[in-house]
Amino acid sequence: MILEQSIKGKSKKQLISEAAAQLFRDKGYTATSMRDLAEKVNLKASSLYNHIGSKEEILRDICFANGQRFNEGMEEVEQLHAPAVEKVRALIRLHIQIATEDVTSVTAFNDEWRHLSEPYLSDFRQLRRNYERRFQAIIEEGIRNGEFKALDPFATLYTIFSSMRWLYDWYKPERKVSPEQLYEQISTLLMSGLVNEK
Amino acid sequence: MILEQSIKGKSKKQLISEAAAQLFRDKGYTATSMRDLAEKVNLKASSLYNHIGSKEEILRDICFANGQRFNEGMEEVEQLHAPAVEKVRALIRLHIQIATEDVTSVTAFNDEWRHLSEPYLSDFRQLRRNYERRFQAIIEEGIRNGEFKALDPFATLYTIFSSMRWLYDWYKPERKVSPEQLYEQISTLLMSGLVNEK
DNA sequence: CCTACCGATCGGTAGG
DNA sequence: CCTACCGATCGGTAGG
Repeated sequence: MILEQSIKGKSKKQLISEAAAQLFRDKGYTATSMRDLAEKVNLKASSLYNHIGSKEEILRDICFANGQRFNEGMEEVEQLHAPAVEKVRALIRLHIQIATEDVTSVTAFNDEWRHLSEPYLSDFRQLRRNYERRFQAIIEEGIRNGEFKALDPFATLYTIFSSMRWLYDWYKPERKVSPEQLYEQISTLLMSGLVNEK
Repeated sequence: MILEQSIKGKSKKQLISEAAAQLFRDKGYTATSMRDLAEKVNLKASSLYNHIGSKEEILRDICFANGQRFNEGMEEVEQLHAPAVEKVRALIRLHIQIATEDVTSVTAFNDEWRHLSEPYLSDFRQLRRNYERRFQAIIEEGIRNGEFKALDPFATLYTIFSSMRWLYDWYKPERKVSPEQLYEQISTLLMSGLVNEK
């Protein structure tokens, strides 16, 4: 069985989770039925439960797995011995990398986490708040030492954060745009602004 | 009856629509039941149908009303005899104004339009594409005449667009932040960038 | 992995 | 505006 998995590369559970992420992205978590999902993996709805515990468990796995990806990226960035501007650039790169690497999963994570029930909802919110605080601390560091303009750190955090959300709706692997090209465009806009200096 | 409405200021239909927008924002369109909505306006579910045609009709009204607000704003901006940079600033102000004026309605519009059925879904997409194209044309104008950096117009459009989406999640009238303060922060970041020029 | 089926809930209608 | 109710569909279980 382990052999079989390692040949195919993916367990049935993983296949179900990936199909679910696609449906969650297309129709939303609530509008996705277990029968939709079953059909997508050529199973009857009841058979899904041999591989997963519940519909919400799938969502939970997606949300926390992506939360962890962001937090691991943050960890690395924090350890950089570099100016705040380089750290923020690295975080922009991180967001784009995650978005383009596994866009369906990250979209479900981003848009559907509110359908988590307690206590997972609170756990998730805490995870997210933690990430945001660390991001904001880097922005504040840059403002303090004069690298950044003296903008409101919270508004700046959220504007940067949000500014890449369109990738979740728009990006498909078929679009032959490299993460690096996107990074170039987005980081220039956010760091230097749209307007040409005279 | 007309008198009664003009004293209260709002028709029952409007009250239902506003309650629905709040629920759509909190739980999403699909997860909002007509029984939830009925309870919120102190009615039985069946009685809602004396004021509205269907659940989707409510969503439809919200989506197209907000679409119109954006398009009317765009109309005004296009008629400005001003450099592209002023037009983009005016559009940023427009997005912030709409977001803070009626945040529940605009959030439902933004997040739930995909639950529209045909032919409304196609109509909506066209309305939106039209708005985006006009926004992009202004960006291209600014690039052409050297006001803006030579970034990719599409990526620029979407990054600016997206960058204000956090207001839909975060903003509440109770937060005593003025649209003008938000405009100051966001437009500075997008137009001039986060980094301090030396 | 399937068939058969559960109680709950959905959007909406009939009729008064 | 309500009570009563419709068929459809939901997430999930039993049992093999």
